[in-house]
Amino acid sequence: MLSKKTKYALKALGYLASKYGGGPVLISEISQKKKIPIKFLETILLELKQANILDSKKGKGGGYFLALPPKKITLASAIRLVGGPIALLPCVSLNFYEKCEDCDEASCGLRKAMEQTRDATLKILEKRTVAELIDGSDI
Amino acid sequence: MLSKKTKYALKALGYLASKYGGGPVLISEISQKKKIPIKFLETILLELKQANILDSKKGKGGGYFLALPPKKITLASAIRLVGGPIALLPCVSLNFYEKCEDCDEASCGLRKAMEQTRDATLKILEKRTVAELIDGSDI
DNA sequence: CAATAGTCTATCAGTTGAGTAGACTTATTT
DNA sequence: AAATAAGTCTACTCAACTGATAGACTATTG
Repeated sequence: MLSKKTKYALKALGYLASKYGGGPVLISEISQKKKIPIKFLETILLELKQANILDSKKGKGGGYFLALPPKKITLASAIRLVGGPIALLPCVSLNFYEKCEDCDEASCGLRKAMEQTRDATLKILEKRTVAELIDGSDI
Repeated sequence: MLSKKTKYALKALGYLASKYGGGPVLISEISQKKKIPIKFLETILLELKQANILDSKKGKGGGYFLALPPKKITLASAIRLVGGPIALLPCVSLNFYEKCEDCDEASCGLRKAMEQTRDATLKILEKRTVAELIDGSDI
């Protein structure tokens, strides 16, 4: 399961994607349109900015906007940034790997099944981008 | 990510699969061989028994054993039982569906992507069984 | 009956997730 | 330069969940 934070992040990215090229978008606007608690949204957007997915402008006429074209931001990268691992177990995670202390990784049957699952999931998430999160878009 | 509980459950099932047909297996044996805290394991095995995946025998010579042949127990069903949803969002979960109150499900781009991910994951998890969790088994 | 082994209830500490508050900084407009 | 709009940052709260433990109870076997 994705955390609510991750879900909110993806929704916000989808909204910003729909406004791409139109200048900065207010936090409050994203909050209202996507029904995300504004203070929570602040922290999420900030995190995405620090990861260079978003950029912002302060002061009057300011707001947030995508730092890259929507099609350049995959769902996999967005989820990893705010939500952590995509794999079902740390021992098969590509980006958040942790050694499994209670099994022999070479022979562990569970590991093999989880690796296959991870690959199938990634195949989808690395192909999809935030451009496809725009409501009503055809995938 | 799967919870530790789910991981333990799968490991225990794998071990029981490897002993299938050989009579009851002690909780303490599973605990030692799979390095699972015994009291925690107790609760997990009980839960699996109440779901009719396992059966048990009390008293001397007792223990736990699979109630079905290993190949009849899919990973998807085992995970659902102890770990809950497999889908990344409740609004695309087949078995733990919850309506998404902050989007229009018909047009939600996020939903479409998550549905595809779910299907890809399920395709693997519904094909794999606990028979393949036996260490060293070929998948 | 005694020993063995699963069953059940209750509890607990620690972590994480969701959300809030408020002060601070930067930029624009007038 | 002052006023204001808007993002940035730190810190905190509160509830829920996770992982784990203790101990009493029940059933079975010999």
